[in-house]
Amino acid sequence: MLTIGKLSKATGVKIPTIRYYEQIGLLASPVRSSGNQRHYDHAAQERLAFISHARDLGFPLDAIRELLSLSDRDEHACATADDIARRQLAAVKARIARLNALQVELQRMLDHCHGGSLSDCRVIQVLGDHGLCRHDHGRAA
Amino acid sequence: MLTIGKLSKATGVKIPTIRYYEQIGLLASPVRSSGNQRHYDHAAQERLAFISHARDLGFPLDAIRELLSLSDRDEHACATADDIARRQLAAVKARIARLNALQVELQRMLDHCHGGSLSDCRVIQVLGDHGLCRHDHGRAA
DNA sequence: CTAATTGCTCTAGCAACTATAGCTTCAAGA
DNA sequence: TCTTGAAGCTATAGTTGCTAGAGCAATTAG
Repeated sequence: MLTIGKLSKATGVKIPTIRYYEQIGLLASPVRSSGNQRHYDHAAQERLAFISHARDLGFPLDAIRELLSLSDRDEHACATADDIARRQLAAVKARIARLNALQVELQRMLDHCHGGSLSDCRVIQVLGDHGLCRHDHGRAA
Repeated sequence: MLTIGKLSKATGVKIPTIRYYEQIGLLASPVRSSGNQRHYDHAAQERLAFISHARDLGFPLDAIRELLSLSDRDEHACATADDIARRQLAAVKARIARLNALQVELQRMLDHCHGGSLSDCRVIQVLGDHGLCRHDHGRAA
């Protein structure tokens, strides 16, 4: 049995975050000691590790909630999990594409900045006039 | 002079967002009509376009506030703007690197998922055990 | 036994908006 | 001129995923 502090150290999830997960129903309320302190078993630690790992991979809490609920009904669970992961991968890919476009734009902007006063500043100019951009970074994605 | 709706259409910034920018002091309070409606001039439109464009490039509102305030004192403004943009570029690069690692991990997870029941599901397995990952996607960056 | 540490609950705050409710004003047609 | 529908107004609350702080109670090490 672990206290919340031990659990936090074991999983790398901060204490308020663990309590937050309990609050939103992602983690079951654990048993309490006589002095009202939370005590966690091994299953809770595994579940929290799962959550933490999925969060690291960028899964939103709702997706994680769904993944966890799959444990109940085993039928076609893998296909569903696969689908959730696939969507997450698509979202990551889209973000990468968008960030790559932004990176190019920012670099281009910086390459033409050579100090001087504000009126000559390429950074300010580019930000003020979308027409100076090579890409359609906004609006899409 | 533009109403808020026209300004919204002209810049692509949603009406509540425009009011929000005014509320947080990023956009000056415009003149009001006799019936208390906002009316914007061309300068306001340019300022909003600047904000919108910088947001598209991922600049946080605080950085934009700083960029806008540079207009006041012209001295060394470009160097400051350059610095802000440079930081933004570094942040974008870091996010790309992290997302690339996540993408690889998610793809690897999906490549080994072949349907079946939950107990065989690679997606669930990988999420449950960080040791199955090739990269240290979490904790860093 | 006492002091330091850890734990508890509750509230508020962060970014950057978005949505809702309930109202007023404006513009155009009959 | 009246009316109707669109557009505008304020104010509050919700979103996501936490984090920080206040003010206590419980536990543990020396």
